[in-house]
Amino acid sequence: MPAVKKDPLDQVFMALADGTRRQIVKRLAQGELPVSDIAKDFEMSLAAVSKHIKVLENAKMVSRRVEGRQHFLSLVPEQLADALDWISIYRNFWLKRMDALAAIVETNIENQED
Amino acid sequence: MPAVKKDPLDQVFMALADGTRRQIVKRLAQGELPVSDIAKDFEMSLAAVSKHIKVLENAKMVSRRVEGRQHFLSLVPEQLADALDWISIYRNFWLKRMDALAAIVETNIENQED
DNA sequence: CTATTGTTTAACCATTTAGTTAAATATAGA
DNA sequence: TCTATATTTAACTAAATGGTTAAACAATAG
Repeated sequence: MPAVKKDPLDQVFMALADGTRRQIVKRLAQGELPVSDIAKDFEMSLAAVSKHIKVLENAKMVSRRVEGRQHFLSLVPEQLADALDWISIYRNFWLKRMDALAAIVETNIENQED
Repeated sequence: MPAVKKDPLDQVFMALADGTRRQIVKRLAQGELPVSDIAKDFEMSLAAVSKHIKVLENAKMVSRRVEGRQHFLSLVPEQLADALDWISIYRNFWLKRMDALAAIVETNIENQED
């Protein structure tokens, strides 16, 4: 167990910082799936996939429903929404920047001779 | 240097998976700042802050303008926008889920006796 | 030239991450 | 019960992360 509690956003962004885990999220967005179905998509061992799933669970992005020997995973939207919210705060910032850039580009095009 | 090139999204999400770096992003959203100004907000050494900045630069989220001995940092919007885009793909997914949840809650409230 | 300021780089260390293989656990089927 | 299936856990390893202090570098000031 971790000595100190991590910020939930730390965990969500960390979970997303890995292509394998992003692919898992992608697949789970289509609907619930058992571990083995997810593992089929990857070349690594089942144990490795199992660990990736655990990371997503710890970040509260995925939940598990055990039915017999199969563990069905599903996406939990809340934490992802929080991550989106965090980034969204900077939307205005970059929209302004991009508009400014677009304006510069357009001005230059207008002033071109051919 | 890294042996293999990392997926840019890996780097952006990894950069965001640290509270210190998120605070740096927050401050830079207000405008350009020299390294020392940023470092003032944190209890860690300047060298540590310098490393965090390097992580943000490697992720192409921050750019540097050297003027004399001061290095001014600014936010670069594109990569953050890409991260937002990635998460946004799942917006419909969770909106649907949340609506469903809201509907259930409302139904239960309607059926309550007091 | 020398000292001071702003910043990075180097060397080091503890912890975490991402993978491995092998063993353990739990359920289902013959 | 014995065996196969679904999955986790343990033990290990290599590499990355996040911090430290000390040294190096660059630019300005006296």
